[in-house]
Amino acid sequence: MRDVAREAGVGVTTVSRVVNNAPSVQPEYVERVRTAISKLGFRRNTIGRDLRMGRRTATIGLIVEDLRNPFYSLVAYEVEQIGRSHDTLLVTASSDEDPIRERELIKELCQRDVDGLIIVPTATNHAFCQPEIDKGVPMVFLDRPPDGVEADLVLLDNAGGALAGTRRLIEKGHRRIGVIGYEISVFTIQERVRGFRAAMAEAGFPVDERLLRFGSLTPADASADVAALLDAPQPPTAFFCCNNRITVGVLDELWRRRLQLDVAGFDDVEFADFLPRPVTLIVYDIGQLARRAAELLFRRTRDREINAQRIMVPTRVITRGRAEPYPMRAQPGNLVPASAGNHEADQLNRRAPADQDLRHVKPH
Amino acid sequence: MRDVAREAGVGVTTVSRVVNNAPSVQPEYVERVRTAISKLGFRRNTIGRDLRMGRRTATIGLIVEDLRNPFYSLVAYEVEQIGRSHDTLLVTASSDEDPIRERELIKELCQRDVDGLIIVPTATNHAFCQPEIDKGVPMVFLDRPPDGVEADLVLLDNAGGALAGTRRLIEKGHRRIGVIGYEISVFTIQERVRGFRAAMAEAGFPVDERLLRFGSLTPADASADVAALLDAPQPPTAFFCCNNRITVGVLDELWRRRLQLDVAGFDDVEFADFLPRPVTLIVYDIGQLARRAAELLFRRTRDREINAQRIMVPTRVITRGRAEPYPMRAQPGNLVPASAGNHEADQLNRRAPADQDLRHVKPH
DNA sequence: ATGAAAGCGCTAACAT
DNA sequence: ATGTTAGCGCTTTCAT
Repeated sequence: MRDVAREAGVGVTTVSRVVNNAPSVQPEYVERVRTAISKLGFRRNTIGRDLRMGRRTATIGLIVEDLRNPFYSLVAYEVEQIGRSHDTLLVTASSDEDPIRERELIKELCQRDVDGLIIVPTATNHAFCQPEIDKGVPMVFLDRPPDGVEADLVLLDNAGGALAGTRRLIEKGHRRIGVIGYEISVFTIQERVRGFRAAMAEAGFPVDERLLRFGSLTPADASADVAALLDAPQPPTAFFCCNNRITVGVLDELWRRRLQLDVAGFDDVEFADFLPRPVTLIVYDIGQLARRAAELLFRRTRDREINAQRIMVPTRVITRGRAEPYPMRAQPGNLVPASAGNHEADQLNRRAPADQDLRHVKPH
Repeated sequence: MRDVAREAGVGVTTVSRVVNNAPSVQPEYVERVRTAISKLGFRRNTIGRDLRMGRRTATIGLIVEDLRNPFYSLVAYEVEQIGRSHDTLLVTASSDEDPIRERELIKELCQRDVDGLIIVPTATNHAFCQPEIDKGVPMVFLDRPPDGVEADLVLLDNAGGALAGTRRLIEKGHRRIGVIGYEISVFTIQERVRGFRAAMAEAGFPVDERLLRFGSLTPADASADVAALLDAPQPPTAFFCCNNRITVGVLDELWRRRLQLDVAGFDDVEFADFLPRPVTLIVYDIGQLARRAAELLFRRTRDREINAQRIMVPTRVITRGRAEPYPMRAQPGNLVPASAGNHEADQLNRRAPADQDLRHVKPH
């Protein structure tokens, strides 16, 4: 900057003013400084600026479990978009579900004076965040409530969604419904099970506790749970799945057994339109979830005194999946003519499969 | 820091030394400083540090088209992992395929003195990057070559993969193969088509140019292309799809027409194990692609003098998809007993469907 | 309207 | 081994 000042024959203050488009600088000087800047290839150094200006690094941090999870990458995308309109860059970091790493990341980002933090909490206690919040780093928690800290929070309506999804199964005549449920210690799963129970209670059906299975993490685990329930006496006639991986595993086991039971599952399943039969899904707008969180964060950036907010994002129940099976494979050149298929189903499936959900899967 | 020094009754240098775990400080002083630090809740400010230390913000930037695309979110994840082992955070930004935004992002990140940049280029000319590179900001380009700049580059073996995939179709007896191809101006697509042509030439088959269709961006577009080719005289007996969205659209149109043609497609299709018939896919290790890029970047961080590298990541041809159709939906409670199905196919499908590809789709 | 000088929080010579 | 001091690049009083 001194170099530019010397080159332009002015003081550094004037250079600074030009760089920041200050109102009152002689047009002639502006010109001279501009030339010097481009001649020397000068760019205002953000670090020096940040240091001098105190808080305001024009950066926010996002801590998720695993950025590869489409749920979180969509969140990251949306947060970055909102950030863009505030001239703010986004640091993304995956905690890998490791509370220690999560804590280190939060500390590291606070140390770097980020303007704010959006956190999908993994740790069970976040009291260590309180001093940072008090020191003025806004934090918004997403999807799961933190423990031991007073901060903004944006959640999905897990219980409401599960309630509505279970109602669908009940309307179809089911009253013995299996629940396959991932890790019951996870907040979202607890809420979803709560919603399931509410629907059953509402219908006046007892919940057979033997039909609830937890602890399955992978689709393969879920398949095994389904197998166990079906092989026991008085098997369920439908399944409620607590998340999309579970849904996948459940559908797979049913396919293997050629069983045509009804299934409802929380979360969208990306390829649901390719599923060989209809499935009830409890879906929601992840973008909205992320946007609410980011907006809350930036609002707090401006006004630190507002009370901690708690926002709930609604869910929706939909049905997806093919209505009809697909023919077997044939030899090359063996053209099978368009059959007199179910044209109504064709119409239903006319829109490009998974068009909505693959809209982000742009090629590269 | 001065406060800490005063509190501990030492000089600021000593505090700095303690904070940085310098070897030679009296244990007693270390203790005193530590106490003062925790009493005052002091955290070393990274901005001041960065400013003093000159280049080295312990941050790298990643610019992609769209972070929602699983391809890019996987890249981001891997880059962050490598960064972690270098104590470096990651700023992710989506260019949204807008060259102007891409340019702004690159400038902004350079201005912030990032230690390096990994870029999936969207713009057609990157000459504007050269000054920054010369000023010492390492850049690695990913997946597509930049124009007008000498920099490190990591690419997929697009042509080789397309060659191998097309060979599979040829081995199955096809010689009239339709090519559905996205935007032909995109580098990767050109390479893939080049591979396709190489395979045809190798087999001594002519390429009927009427069977090549470009310009389709969505699955729905691809479906329309397939329809047009099939409705024309001398339709193709198989399809080569230039990317996964195209593959989805092609399969969908074939399903609609009950046509059992062979299909080969570039890129993995996440839900391929649920596809109702086998499909040939040209797949690759995105993680490897990202890791090579990140490693190259950090290597250059250390030694700026090495020549620009060009790395090619290999592809693999696989077959995925169900071997058998799924039964129709039934009424609730209407339990269909396990039929005498194709047990061999069952075995093939025994592993949880899409287990490999959904491994990142962890619930939340 | 412009420039000189102070100082943001930190580290690194240098002196002790 | 420890403290004093200068200065990283910038913005901002405060004179002029």
